[in-house]
Amino acid sequence: MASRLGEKLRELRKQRGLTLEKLSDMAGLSKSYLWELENRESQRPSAEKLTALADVLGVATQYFFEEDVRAPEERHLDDAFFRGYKNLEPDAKEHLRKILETFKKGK
Amino acid sequence: MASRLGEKLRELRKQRGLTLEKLSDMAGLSKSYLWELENRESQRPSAEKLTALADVLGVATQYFFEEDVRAPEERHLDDAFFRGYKNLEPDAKEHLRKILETFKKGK
DNA sequence: TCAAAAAGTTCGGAATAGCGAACTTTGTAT
DNA sequence: ATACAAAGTTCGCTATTCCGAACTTTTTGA
Repeated sequence: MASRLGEKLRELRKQRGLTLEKLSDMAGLSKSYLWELENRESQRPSAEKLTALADVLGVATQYFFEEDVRAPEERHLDDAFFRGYKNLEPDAKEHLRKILETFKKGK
Repeated sequence: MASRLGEKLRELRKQRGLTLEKLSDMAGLSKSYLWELENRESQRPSAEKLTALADVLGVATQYFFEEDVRAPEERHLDDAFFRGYKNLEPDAKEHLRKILETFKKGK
């Protein structure tokens, strides 16, 4: 049985229509090792390799670690939102934070 | 000369008033290795160790890799905001996204 | 149908992550 | 000044990452 990380990697790779060799070339690691990451249990890849993969796959490094219940599409929307948010002026951020608080209360 | 990662680790540890031993205990790695991470060039720690450190230091894992212009406090605020946002109902998220767009236009 | 190409998988070994224990330096109190 | 504790540093070793090359399976297309 594949590990959680392995499943995520494979899912992303397939989504992008990449082979082991292509992705491993892009990310700068060997395809044999990429295969091990996808299929072998209990790998502890270096942060370096993982970020390289996250970069070329276009996801946040965090993604490989979180136990995230959000569906991929929702996650994508969320990440885009956060990227936009980060570039705002501090005042605008503050404004959004206030609004978030009112939404939280309403649960 | 210490690596960028080393400097960040040491800075965060000092800010929290922690010794090598305390932090290494909290994060579940040896103090000798933590010392190497802070002081030796070209370490390639596993993502596992790095996230453990990020967790107990209260920063996002990303922080150790990005060349991020945001100050740590601002980043912390932002991350907290994003964590809150992610737990909202889809409708509420949609609302916030709309607002974000208007802010972006106003730049 | 079957050969060649492409994709996936296995494996041995070099390089190094990461540890425990010993050692050195720095801080503190008398 | 000196001893004791606490913090930092070094070192040798084991376990694991990560690679290249060979091998097997799947896909393609004539």
